[in-house]
Amino acid sequence: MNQNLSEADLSHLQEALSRSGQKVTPQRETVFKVLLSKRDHPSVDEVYNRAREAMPGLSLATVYNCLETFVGCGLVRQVNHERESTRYCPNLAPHAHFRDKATGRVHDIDLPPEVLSSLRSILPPGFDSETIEISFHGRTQAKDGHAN
Amino acid sequence: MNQNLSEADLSHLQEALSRSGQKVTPQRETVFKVLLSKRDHPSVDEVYNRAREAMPGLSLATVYNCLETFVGCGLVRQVNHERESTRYCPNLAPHAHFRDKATGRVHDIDLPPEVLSSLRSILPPGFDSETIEISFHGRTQAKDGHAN
DNA sequence: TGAAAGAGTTAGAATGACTCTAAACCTCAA
DNA sequence: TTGAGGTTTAGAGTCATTCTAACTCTTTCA
Repeated sequence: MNQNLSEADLSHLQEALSRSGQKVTPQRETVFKVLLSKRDHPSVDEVYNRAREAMPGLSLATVYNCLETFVGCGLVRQVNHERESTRYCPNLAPHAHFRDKATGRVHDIDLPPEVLSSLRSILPPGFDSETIEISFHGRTQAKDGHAN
Repeated sequence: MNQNLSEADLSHLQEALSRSGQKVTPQRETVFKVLLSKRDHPSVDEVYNRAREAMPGLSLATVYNCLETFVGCGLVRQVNHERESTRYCPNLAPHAHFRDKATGRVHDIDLPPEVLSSLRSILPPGFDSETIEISFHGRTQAKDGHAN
């Protein structure tokens, strides 16, 4: 979390923002960096706390604003589980989420195209889906500590 | 919404409650009846308003309690979409939900066993899923008015 | 009978995750 | 150098849900 955004990530941010007529600001850079540097589906509060290490004056409202902006221009996805607080995920590849009952951690589960299309095929005619959210809830016997 | 629960529905309620050591009460009967009589995924507030027609003194807290009880003993499912208020669904067959962007209505989408199992198959070893939630979000060109 | 226990219900207060508001801040362009 | 518009900020407001503590009802068993 100490080094800056890479050239590539910065221009990714830059490009997505300007596509919707918005600017790169220090706050947005900081929040984006937080999301990329630990991909563990943080809540707004977690993003806020991590981001303030690098930018102490940052306000919670701004974190909400930044994240909403990123969702709006397709840079990150929201992840909701029941009525818990919203989490954020910079993984844009099609994937499902698995929420561990015991730890509360959210893991990305890769979603192969054929499963995605078999899922789409269950929709009756007249139903046009723009987004699909798939979430599993259960337990893991994970041996490693990384949370994805 | 004027007639009582059928024998079959009442004994279904009865049995599910007693399985977890709980009792049938007039409030629980009323709330359960509301859920069965219009299967349109009502929110707590909607259940509350409908139920008070039959039982004016019923409190909102009790509606929350009843619904929580029903979820706990497997009589109904919760349906969440983003951070909107929780909705309730007495359809226990495996199904996905489709939320209409324009109307906010939630439709049940039947989930064939082979799709369900292909979905389960994407979980890596060590991930034991107890529940799966699938929700589509998009638009419908529905010709009929019923909300399911 | 009737006292105590325990489940269920109730109104209203409390919580917490956002969401809004209005003022301040910046940057760029005329 | 004025001001227009996007951005940030602190704090107030909202709203679904949860909690609390009193009350009611039924059951138990003394």
